[in-house]
Amino acid sequence: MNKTEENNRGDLHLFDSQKQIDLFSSVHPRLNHLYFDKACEELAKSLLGKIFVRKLGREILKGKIVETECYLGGIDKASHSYNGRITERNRPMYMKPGTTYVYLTYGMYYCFNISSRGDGAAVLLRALEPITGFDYMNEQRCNKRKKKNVSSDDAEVKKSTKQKELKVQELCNGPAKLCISFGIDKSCNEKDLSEFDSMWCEDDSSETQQELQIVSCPRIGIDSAGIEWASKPLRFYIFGNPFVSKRDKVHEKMLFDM
DNA sequence: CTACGGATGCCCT
DNA sequence: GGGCATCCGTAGA
Repeated sequence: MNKTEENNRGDLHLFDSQKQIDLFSSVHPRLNHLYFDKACEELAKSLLGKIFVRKLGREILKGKIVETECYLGGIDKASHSYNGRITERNRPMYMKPGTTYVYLTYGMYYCFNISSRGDGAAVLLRALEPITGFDYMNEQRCNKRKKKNVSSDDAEVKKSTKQKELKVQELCNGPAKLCISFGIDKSCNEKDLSEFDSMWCEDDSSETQQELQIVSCPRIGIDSAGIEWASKPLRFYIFGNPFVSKRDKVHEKMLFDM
């Protein structure tokens, strides 16, 4: 773990110039819009192991997608698009495959989704394994937390600036945390991931040899949708990956009891 | 390790 | 006005 972290931190300077960024992108081409044009569940699983890339000015951020949830649309009581509901907010769920859907929840956190078939279904990104841009991500996360401490007491300020080092595992292990780390807000909403300049998905060529073991389990934070839909195994994550937001040991066992 | 309450503002009925 | 596809700090086992 530490080894890869060091390597990745070291990689940062390689991407300083635009030419090198383009060169890298041509080696790992972005996923085109046809890639996203598949059933929600299939898309949610196939996105695991893919590289999510964010370009912010000269800053390049990368993370491997390690946890997703799918929201099926019309029939899914936990989905914003349940019963075919169309509102100003959930409009991107009905747009072209690969369209981003960013919304605010609990008044202060963003969640990031990708539409699948344009029928109201979408995939929520729940956790990323940071690959490039640790320092930037850490800064974003710490700044957000600092704002929570309203007190302007000198001792408090010193205290909060001092403990300015989150574990890499804590940077993107949650749907809102990854949005903070990757600077995702409303300005990223309704974008086509096959064309958007500052955000896209890539294949991970370094991992082609490994077959991923995928855990399927119930989604998180949707109990109010009722037991039937809350219990359906529509959350997916890479087994054994330490950057997942929350393990489900019961369903991990089922992987091997087949 | 789990449990719980507060933060905080938009969305939808 | 009620309810969040969440996170964080604190308390207790």
